[in-house]
Amino acid sequence: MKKMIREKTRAALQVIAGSNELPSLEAVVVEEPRDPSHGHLATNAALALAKALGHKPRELADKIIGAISDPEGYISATTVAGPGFVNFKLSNKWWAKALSDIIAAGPDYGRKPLTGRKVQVEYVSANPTGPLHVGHGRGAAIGDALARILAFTGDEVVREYYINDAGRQMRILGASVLARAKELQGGTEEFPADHYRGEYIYDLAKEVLADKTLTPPNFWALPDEEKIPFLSQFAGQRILNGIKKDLEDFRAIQEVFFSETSLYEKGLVFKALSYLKETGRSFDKDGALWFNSAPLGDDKDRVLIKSDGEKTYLAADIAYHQDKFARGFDLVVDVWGADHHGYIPRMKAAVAALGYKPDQLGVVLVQLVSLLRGGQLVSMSTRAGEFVTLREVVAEVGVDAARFLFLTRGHESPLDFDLEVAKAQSRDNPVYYVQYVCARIYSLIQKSGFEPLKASLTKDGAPLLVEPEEVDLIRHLQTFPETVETAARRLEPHLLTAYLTGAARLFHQYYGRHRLIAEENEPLSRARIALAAAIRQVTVIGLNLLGVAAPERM
RNA sequence: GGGCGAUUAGCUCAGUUGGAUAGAGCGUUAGCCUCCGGAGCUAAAGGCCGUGCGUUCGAAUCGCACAUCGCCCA
Repeated sequence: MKKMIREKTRAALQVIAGSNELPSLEAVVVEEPRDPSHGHLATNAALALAKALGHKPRELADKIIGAISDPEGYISATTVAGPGFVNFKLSNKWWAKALSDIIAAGPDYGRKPLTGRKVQVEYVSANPTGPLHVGHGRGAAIGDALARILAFTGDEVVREYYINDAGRQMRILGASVLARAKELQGGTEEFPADHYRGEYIYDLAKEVLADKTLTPPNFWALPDEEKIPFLSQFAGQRILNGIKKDLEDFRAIQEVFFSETSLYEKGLVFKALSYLKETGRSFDKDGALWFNSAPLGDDKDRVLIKSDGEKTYLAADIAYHQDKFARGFDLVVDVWGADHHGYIPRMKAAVAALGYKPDQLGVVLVQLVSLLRGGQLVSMSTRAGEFVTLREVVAEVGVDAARFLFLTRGHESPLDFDLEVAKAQSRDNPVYYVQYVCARIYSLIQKSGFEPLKASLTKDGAPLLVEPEEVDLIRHLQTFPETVETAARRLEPHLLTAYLTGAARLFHQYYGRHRLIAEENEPLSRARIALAAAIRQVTVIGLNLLGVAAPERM
């Protein structure tokens, strides 16, 4: 739509300029005016180019209108308005053609050809020290939807989960299980304050106590320091299996689970540190090894190996990212919790130090989720071990509602997630509002008995869909590819939930004002059912990109 | 103390290359079931886009200060 007008405007400007070279069209935009009375599209060409072409804006606008060529009859009116905007009204013939194109594209409407770009989306990546909670669910919904959107716009996408299984948290996990095991055996030691207190630790302790195959047979007689590494591994493995199941049930499939420990086992941390040393990006100071990140945009330099010889998380993360890029990804997207925002400059610096462009690392920061029930905050304290798990939330509201609601806000905005709203089967709940479009249209098509794909949208060359609501709907459907593309470029899947909610509103309004199946006028009914089918088609594509079901009946 | 982000209707928030009279949902108020699915629709009320200055034909959008809130770092 915009493309058509852009080309016609450009051609008109060329006519005006004659044999002279056209000035830069960079500042010229074609857009949809907010006020519908201004027409369907408007361009600021006359405002932007008045100076360069030596005309007053309004005079230039008149000249542009005079020079527009439209043999196809796609434009029904052109006007000059305000300081020199040129407004275009498109003809019903254009809208009929646009709708046919959308229907013809079918389930691939909005899909882009393969770009050849390889993209990795890493998301959730929670420490395997406890079950996933609601916040992880938001990260999962965003990461998974992003992966789907990027694949749809032509990238080759791999989804990955990074398992932080090497650090202090894992030792604490093992120690927590040990402490609970002792307790279950009648011990009276106080449970350490900084250990994991969740109920699941008891379950793990019981499981390991009941395990008769532990080696050596006198396992429980070993000193604590020898028991803890085993218990860490034992608990971590089981918790990770639970996480995998949670993600799978949430339809957030990860293709690769990458272990931090494996970085050390494969010598990748050593390799990365050697690389930094050879390229002069690291130095020794105060008995520690430092990454010289400040010249690369970080606030200050960062420690890689502490004076006690222990390597930092950053050292492992640099090795991990070096490995990611070595695997051939052109773009690496990390979905992180918002508390990691201070981490971005040093990772960008690391990417630069490794010889890649900082832009090749895209970081999506996901803000906090506040869980509410009927407007009241549900307390979530990890320290007390009482948090609401993703599994519990999904069991209560369902995968569709949870995923959709996690994607209703920009990822950088904190999100209030109200369990009562998520369960509501009414307009309050945007997921039902959108899904209802699919069910309602499916039912309409069944009832009509038409084959919408075969409907003709014109009769004797005259378009049948001429109501303002119909034009608004087609116009909205036309912007779908652009919306998907923007969501992909900006890594913002929430643009799609907003789009779908808008489409649903337009459809429900249309349905309320016009009968789609008008018995006395079959060609019109066929055209309207075809429009409805196109709306359903686009809604289904959109919901698929969000990983939300598009039901035929509800 | 330094850094990052936020501030738009009573509430929750959209609003990106700067564009004409700033949008939506919820809530409030008043309506719509002889009618294709009422999980819906129609309409009303509701705003100094945190404050001030600047940039220009033109600012919620860009810049600089300030205020308040949140997060990160020391």
